[in-house]
Amino acid sequence: MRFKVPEVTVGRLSLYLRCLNELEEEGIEVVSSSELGRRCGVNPAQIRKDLAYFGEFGTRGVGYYVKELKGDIKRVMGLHKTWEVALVGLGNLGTALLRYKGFQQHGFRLSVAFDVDLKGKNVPEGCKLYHASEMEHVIREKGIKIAIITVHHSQAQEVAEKLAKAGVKGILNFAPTRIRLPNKVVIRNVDMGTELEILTFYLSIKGTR
Amino acid sequence: MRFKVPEVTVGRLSLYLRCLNELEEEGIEVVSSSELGRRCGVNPAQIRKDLAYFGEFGTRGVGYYVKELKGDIKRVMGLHKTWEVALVGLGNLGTALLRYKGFQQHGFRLSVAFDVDLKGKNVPEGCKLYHASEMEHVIREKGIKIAIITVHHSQAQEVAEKLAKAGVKGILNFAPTRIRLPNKVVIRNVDMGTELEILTFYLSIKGTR
DNA sequence: TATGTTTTGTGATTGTTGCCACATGCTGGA
DNA sequence: TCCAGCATGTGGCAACAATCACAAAACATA
Repeated sequence: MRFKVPEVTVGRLSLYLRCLNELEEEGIEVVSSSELGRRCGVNPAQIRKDLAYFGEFGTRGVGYYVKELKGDIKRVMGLHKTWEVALVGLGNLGTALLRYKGFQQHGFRLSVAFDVDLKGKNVPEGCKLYHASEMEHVIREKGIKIAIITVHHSQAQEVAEKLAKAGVKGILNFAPTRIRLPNKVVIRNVDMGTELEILTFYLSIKGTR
Repeated sequence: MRFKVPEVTVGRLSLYLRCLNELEEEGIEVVSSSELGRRCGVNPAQIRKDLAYFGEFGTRGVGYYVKELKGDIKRVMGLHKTWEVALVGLGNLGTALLRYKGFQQHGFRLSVAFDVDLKGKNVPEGCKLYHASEMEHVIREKGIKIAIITVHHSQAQEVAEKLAKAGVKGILNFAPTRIRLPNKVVIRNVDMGTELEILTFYLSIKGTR
């Protein structure tokens, strides 16, 4: 696990995990790489290669035991425990994410939220709301390692730097800004504008050829 | 423009565009690939290669004229016109996206929204709300080509199929489901659960090595 | 007009990712 | 205990993407 794993592989592991959950719900106990591949649209050899980065989880002539493989992938991805997550920026998107049920299901808990203006902001049960000025202090105190940034474009870089200083090691950034951090913080950018633009690109070339 | 362009290149074009906007705001009229590269964290040769897929936009010994390049990229990506977008599913996320200002700035207009339950749902100025049963009819009528799916996981595939049948050619899917469509519809998946899981993966291996 | 400087556009090279194909090993039945 | 059938794990190759390095072109200056 100490060597290099392609980022695409990590993304696919998450995909396999979701698929395995569905299989489990259907009561299926064993699955082959070809069946799993069919279900999630990935080449079977690809799946086996992806898994091979981390060990041998299958049984030749049989396939993979659903429950077992699920546990293995969870362990590999660090999902055996619950992660506390901080959210910064309670605009439309931030507020929606706080209420989004999907995170809990994945083993994440949005336990603290920050904004510069608390007026009229409220958060669901189990989440505590703080003023942005308390951010570094609270995050350091609670030892939170993951944060979601949903602030305005112009603030994103600054917020990210403060988060890093407070000990955050992974950032999910929804602001349309390529955040640059000097140290070893992992950053994932989710940019909905870009996603739509990629769509229009393909729609346009389709029209012109 | 008729030949194959890597998807990563298209994504970067969008990134360059944003950077060019910033340069323009700062009053900078000419930029070299190295300066642009420094700003958006991309290798200069990479930028030139990306642009070379579509033509020669620079001037040797000078660089790129910001305003001109911006226009060129917009044209290449089909962003010279405004795109009407349909949104399906008015849960937390869908409602937040409707109110999100970023889309307008990118030249998109969320002009229609659908849900199975209209009770208590309201949409901002300029957007019309319909019952899901009217979806195919309205989308076909208006000739809408792009849709955003923010429905529950279990409905996503079905909704996508209906959208495709109504003439939609590009789908931005926020449901945690790998949508499979037979025909030539472009699908982009935005999966926040997966994004967080990728973070925890890198955080975990960092701890164990 | 000639020359030096700068930066593009692109062929060549290196690195990464995806997929095929088959040997290896497990299971179940005779 | 042996053999047939099956699905994994993996070496090798092909496709794709990123980077290097340099010739070609534009500009500034004398």
